[in-house]
Amino acid sequence: MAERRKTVRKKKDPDAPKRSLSAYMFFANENRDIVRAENPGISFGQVGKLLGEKWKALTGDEKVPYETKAETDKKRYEKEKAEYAKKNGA
DNA sequence: CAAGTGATTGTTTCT
DNA sequence: AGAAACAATCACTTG
Repeated sequence: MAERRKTVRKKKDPDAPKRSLSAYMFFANENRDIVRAENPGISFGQVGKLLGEKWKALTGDEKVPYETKAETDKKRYEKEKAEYAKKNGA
């Protein structure tokens, strides 16, 4: 039962090592300027949905650069989490 | 050991 | 500043 939680984050750890980004975040970074450039004046609902469709529209090979970054970003989180756990006292 | 759970990430646009 | 569609995530927690 994992429903869609929206920006309604709860309380968490004292340091909150956040997590890492998603391939979508990297992909969106490149699409935001492109999608919006092709659809000048479209509402967020259009870009948002349109983006998601195209996201998968590419192919595992196309999202490769995004996934790659996602992995790197994850490592980033691993570090903060390590420090967080460490300073916590674990 | 295994499973699921929740929290989070970033974009866009809008008020 | 936050909210919602869009997708991934995936490390952490727990029985």
